[in-house]
Amino acid sequence: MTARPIPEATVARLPVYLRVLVDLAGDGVETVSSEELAELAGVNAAKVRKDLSHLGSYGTRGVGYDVARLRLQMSRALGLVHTWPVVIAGFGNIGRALAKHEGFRERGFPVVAAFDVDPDLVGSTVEGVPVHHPDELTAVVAETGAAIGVIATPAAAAQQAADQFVAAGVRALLNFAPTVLTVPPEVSLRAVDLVVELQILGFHLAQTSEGARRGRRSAS
Amino acid sequence: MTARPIPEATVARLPVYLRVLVDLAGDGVETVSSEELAELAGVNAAKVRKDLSHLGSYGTRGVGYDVARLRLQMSRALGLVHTWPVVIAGFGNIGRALAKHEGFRERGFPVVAAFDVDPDLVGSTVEGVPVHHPDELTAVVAETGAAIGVIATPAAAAQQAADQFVAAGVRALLNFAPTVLTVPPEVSLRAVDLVVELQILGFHLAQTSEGARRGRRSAS
DNA sequence: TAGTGTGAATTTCTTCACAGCG
DNA sequence: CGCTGTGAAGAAATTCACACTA
Repeated sequence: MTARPIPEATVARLPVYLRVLVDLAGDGVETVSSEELAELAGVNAAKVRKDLSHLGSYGTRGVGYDVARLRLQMSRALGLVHTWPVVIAGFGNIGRALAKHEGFRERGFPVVAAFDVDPDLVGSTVEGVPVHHPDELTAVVAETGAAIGVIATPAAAAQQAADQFVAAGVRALLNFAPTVLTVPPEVSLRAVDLVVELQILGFHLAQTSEGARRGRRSAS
Repeated sequence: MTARPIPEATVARLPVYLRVLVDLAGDGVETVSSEELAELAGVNAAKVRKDLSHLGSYGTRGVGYDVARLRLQMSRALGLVHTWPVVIAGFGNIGRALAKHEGFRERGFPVVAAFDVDPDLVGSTVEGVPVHHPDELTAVVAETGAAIGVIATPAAAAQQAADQFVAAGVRALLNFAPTVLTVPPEVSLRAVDLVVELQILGFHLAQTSEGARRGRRSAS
């Protein structure tokens, strides 16, 4: 009776655990404790155990977790038994960098096509990735069986790209454009906004330098 | 008596509100309600009001928020009264894409230098960004007054880059390398891992296609 | 005995709902 | 009257602490 709903916070950490497990397996390690795994994943041991318990009971009391077994279960949970073809909308600096990025293919996310409005790019092939005009998006998604759409267009074009992906049946989107997208609830959407990340860091810089200038907080 | 500790969850949303406010100001809008702002930022109105209340009382009951005033307060909270110079360690696909990215300079985060071990790159200047050898990191950080370090090296070199940045006095890091970094508590660290993002999407794809295959969950 | 798995306590975040002000 | 600002309720995530077992 595996009552499934794995918490989102846990889901977001599973890929990190998986990466650590792959590294450990590569080093020939056969067993890890929650403590060791926590150290390597940058979290605490209680969280590791709680997270892993959502996948089932794959540990052995007094011993730890079998690396190979846990890795397999984790891969399965993350859907990595499949390969998920990725298509990229917008072939500017970021889109191109992603297309060239080897890590994606290696980890089961081959970039199979890209789209751009630039006539100089359309029809060309960059690092094995063919660049199409956005008009062909629906057809190319169908042909390639693309599962994930990456949006790397300018902000002004991002919602339209998202709409096209959704209309073409893509149910997972990764948005790099600096704008909020609206998609139907059955579509998974994640956003990576580089300027937002820098501004969050800026907030902390401002806080601490302000604190330094003005003196420490009052002790309670 | 402004008891400051703004919740992290709120801090992460402030940049999104700011972007919306800048857009609104550009459109000549002078006032927004929490409802409108919520719609544009992709959250709900109660959250907007609670978030903004942490900055102070900058709204007018019955009317809404003054766009210009709120924008100013938000910029101040995010430390955007300063410009924060950025340096990039690792000048591969991602590092280069970041260096070329116009949005950073425009929004107060000029990329002032990059580092790479590749002898063909060292000494060159790409899009106005000089590329140095990592040995010069401390000196260049001091000269440029860099406030934020971006790590775009291979995973194996990332911790060393982080250590060098920290030793040079950089107190904010943005890590793109697929590995967990350890830094002292006074250093702010954020991580962007593209493969992790794809794997999270993969999880949801696996869930929903599994659900579709196996039928709906039991009600109750 | 060492370390998992998990209820319970705690903290953090979100949402509700409404008093109060312009 | 309309909308903010906020206590209070609720939900989610984290952490504690320990019974249990390989």
